[in-house]
Amino acid sequence: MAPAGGPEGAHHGGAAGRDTGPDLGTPTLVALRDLVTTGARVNHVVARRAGLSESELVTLEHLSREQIGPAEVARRLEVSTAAATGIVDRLVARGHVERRPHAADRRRTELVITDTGRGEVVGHLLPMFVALGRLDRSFSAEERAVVERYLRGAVEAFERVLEPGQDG
Amino acid sequence: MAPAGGPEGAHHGGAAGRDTGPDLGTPTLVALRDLVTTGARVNHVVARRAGLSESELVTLEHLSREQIGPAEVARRLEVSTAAATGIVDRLVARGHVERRPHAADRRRTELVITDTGRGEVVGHLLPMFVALGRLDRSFSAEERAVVERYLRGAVEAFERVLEPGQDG
DNA sequence: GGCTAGTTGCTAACCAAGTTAGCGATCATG
DNA sequence: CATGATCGCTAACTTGGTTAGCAACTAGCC
Repeated sequence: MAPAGGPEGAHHGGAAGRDTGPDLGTPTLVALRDLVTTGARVNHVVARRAGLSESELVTLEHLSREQIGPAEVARRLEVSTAAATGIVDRLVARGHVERRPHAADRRRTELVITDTGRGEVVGHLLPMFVALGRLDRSFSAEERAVVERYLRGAVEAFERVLEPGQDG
Repeated sequence: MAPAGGPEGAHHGGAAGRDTGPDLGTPTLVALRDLVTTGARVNHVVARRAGLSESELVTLEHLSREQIGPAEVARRLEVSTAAATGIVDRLVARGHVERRPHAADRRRTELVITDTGRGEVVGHLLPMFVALGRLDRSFSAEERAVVERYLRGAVEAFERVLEPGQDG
């Protein structure tokens, strides 16, 4: 695209400004950052559009793929179990989720996403899903292998920060 | 630590379960989703570790790259200007940002990130930056071109959802 | 069997961070 | 120099998180 002069409004070239160490100004890394930023914004916007909090939306996304209970919700969203209770309460109140007693373990509550809950997630995101599917298919198997390797590496890089004992 | 069973993640094959339309189970798309999810978690965790809200952290990230004021912060974070005022208040209180009158436009306030503010961002994320830089360099120019094309396409797909008038 | 430790999901009390509404100061335009 | 838009703020309120603590339950150990 444009090797010299980015699309940004303000001045700040790739290698200009402060030196934070490694070069984060390569086109791929910039695209990576844009992706994560845009992904976060999608969550934010879709949640508001659906009349849900971000936590509720993300919970619905998890429930649309897996069977998890409130405690696992708390772990995935990295919130307290008390907060998870509130999230589930609100989802139940809106009819997006149902609570059911767990058959084998009577401490647990099973959470079942309803059709309206699933519709809320899929409905708003469908145009994105379609575009992503089309994008993915437009790449060859070899190209996808390269992309996957990059993405997996990036996830691993992200996880560097998540590991405990990182603070010191 | 957990004698009563680990994570409850249930089975779910790539193409199993409901049919939401396009096939989102390809390795690349799964990796893409993991990336966005992990990216969001990084924000969440780093913010908490730094004693900041997510909004404050994201604001610092923006300020570490560009000169923007409270109104622009509100736009980028998609929050009200009143919320942006609060965000800046808190950042100023912690010494991460300074308010300065704008020279040319006396309605505006310039926000200047301090060294401690910059350190808060960079410090926690440095291991990630290093890993990302190393990852990026481990790919050839041709490979990076492929990856960039994929990432840009994905951002575009995300934006399908952000465009206004998407609701009805 | 019975004890003990760990997990699950909830309530209660509190607090952080967002919202809408509205205002004064300032800038840009015709 | 009036009109309208923008910027940044305050005030009052609501939402959604936190910590603390509890009863029910399961699993491991003697």
